[in-house]
Amino acid sequence: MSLSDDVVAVVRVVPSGCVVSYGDIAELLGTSPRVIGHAMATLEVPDLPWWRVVRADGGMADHLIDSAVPHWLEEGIGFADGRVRIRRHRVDLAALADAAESLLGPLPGAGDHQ
DNA sequence: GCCGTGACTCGCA
DNA sequence: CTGCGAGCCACGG
Repeated sequence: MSLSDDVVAVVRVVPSGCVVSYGDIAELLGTSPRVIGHAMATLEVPDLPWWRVVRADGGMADHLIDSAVPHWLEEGIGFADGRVRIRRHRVDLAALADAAESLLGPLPGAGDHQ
């Protein structure tokens, strides 16, 4: 198990038609956004809905937009000018944390205070 | 064990 | 709105 595996688990619990930012996932896992990016770039997970993970501004790496757009259309995720309307489709962070905790156990950045 | 890389983020001009 | 710079951390070589 690696942090990357946790990233996969979190991405998997993002509902269809919703998106989440790298920073959000990073916060749930108690790490930095770069780690999420590195994990996503490195891991090979065929069934991973990676297009639901976007940058904080709703944009995404240029070489991926072309592949992501069809998925956004398929899931009804609104976007314009290569950027999804993240403000509209961003999944609730608390709900995401709750779902992730069910699979991974207590998360560093989740409801567990202290 | 050090170094570079990466699908990032934020602040400032 | 755009662009630049620095911070950030895990992983492979």
